[in-house]
Amino acid sequence: MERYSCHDCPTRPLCLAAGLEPPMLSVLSDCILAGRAVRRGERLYRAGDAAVSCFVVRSGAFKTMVESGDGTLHVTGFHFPGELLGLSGQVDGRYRDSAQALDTSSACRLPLAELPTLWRLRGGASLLRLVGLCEHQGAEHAVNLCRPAADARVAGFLVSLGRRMKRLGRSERCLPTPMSRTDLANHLGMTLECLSRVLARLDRAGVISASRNQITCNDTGRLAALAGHLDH
Amino acid sequence: MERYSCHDCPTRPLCLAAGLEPPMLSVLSDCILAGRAVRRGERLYRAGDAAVSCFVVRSGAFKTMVESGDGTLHVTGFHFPGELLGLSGQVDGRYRDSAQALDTSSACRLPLAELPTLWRLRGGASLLRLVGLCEHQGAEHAVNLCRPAADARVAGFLVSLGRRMKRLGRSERCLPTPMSRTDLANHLGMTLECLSRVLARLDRAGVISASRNQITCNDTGRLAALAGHLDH
DNA sequence: CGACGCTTTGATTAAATTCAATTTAAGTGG
DNA sequence: CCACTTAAATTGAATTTAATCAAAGCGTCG
Repeated sequence: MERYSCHDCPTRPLCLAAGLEPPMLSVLSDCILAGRAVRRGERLYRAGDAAVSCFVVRSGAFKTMVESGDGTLHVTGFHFPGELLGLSGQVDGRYRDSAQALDTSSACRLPLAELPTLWRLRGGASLLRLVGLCEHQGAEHAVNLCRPAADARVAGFLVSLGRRMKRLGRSERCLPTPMSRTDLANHLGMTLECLSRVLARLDRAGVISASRNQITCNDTGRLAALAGHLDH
Repeated sequence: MERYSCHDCPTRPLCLAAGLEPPMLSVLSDCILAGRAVRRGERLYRAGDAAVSCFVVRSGAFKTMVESGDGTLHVTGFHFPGELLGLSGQVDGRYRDSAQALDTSSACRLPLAELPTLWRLRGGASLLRLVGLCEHQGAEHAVNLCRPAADARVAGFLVSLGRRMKRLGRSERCLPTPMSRTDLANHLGMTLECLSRVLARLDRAGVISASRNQITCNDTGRLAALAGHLDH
């Protein structure tokens, strides 16, 4: 586990470092431990591990999943740079979910022991914003899952993903899908056959262009209309 | 807005006061503002309001909801004593959801300005636990919503609600349902007709006894089997 | 008592799941 | 580099389920 500086981090404006000046930035850097690169399929943490840290994605992408009592696996989320991971361990000190890399990825480790220091950086605002974002995404997803039509759920997910890409300074039309169709369908509460049909339908209608690792949005207007419900 | 003491609070062991001794308890009491009783239908806060506080439910019950772009209303959660409310305001300083009382209820106000003090009480552990619980419930609900069968979603909700009652020291079989069927169906991603049929089915099968404001669980085993997926 | 909102029940329609087969892509080793 | 093997994704047909449309009970409150 090597020390790592926040000064040259590409996701700096999205992370706890947002708005920090060099002296405070060094304080932050001293709290954070850079994780080594995590290869595709490797796990950042596992359900049941002692939750001693939270994580912020630095590059690549992760999926989080929970295993149910009956052995069923459920994909709870996909996580891109600047997003918080590992909050699930705060109830009883053990992670409830597992985080697996979808590509070669990396994440910064925020030891819980350093939280008070991180808190002081900007009066807790940065930390709260990150937690709030995490909670907001979960809530938005829950609303999306309540849509009865599969098309609406897929469209909602794509619109939401587009916003996250925009936040990263990338095009909101160019949506990376490093996850498998099976994972995505699972996350959206439908079978992979159903997801495949929806994507084919939207593709045929000219709304998107779907390929294995990327979905391009050709008509954001119609996609938003299909999603309908997402705020602003 | 009156001052209120934590010493004689019934939900004290579930709140930030958990494990605090009298001297520290007074520090906590000084941070917290007791909300006046909120009558059925009144709102604790509204979407768009400046988010200057979080809340912990003290008595009664609340529902939270978001209004979508197309005017659709979605019920994001139901909240019982000891549960955190109002975290949605942490991204941009304004609440994204509204909280409405389902019965005559009350909630303690945690001004954000006091969070650093609250944090110091027990090294942030109590606060993190409350946030973690909030996030955990959201995640559990999202998993539940992904079940294709309506019966499984209803059963999952009831099992989860039973656990929350148990946490309050009440029977896990006796489930209060102060919300309307419409609200519950909305929350569970189904039509009210569908919910009504599911409840009737479970009632006929002897698994539950459903009445307007309360659902009694007669067979926790079969209910858990229907829910299937919830961890432990 | 009667009006109103909420809930339940019934019949029909539409949609997603399931089961099954095919196509495409990816990874392996000669 | 190409053939081979295996996994992933798509497409098709039948079945099941929930949504929709419509009507009838309940319970509450003026």
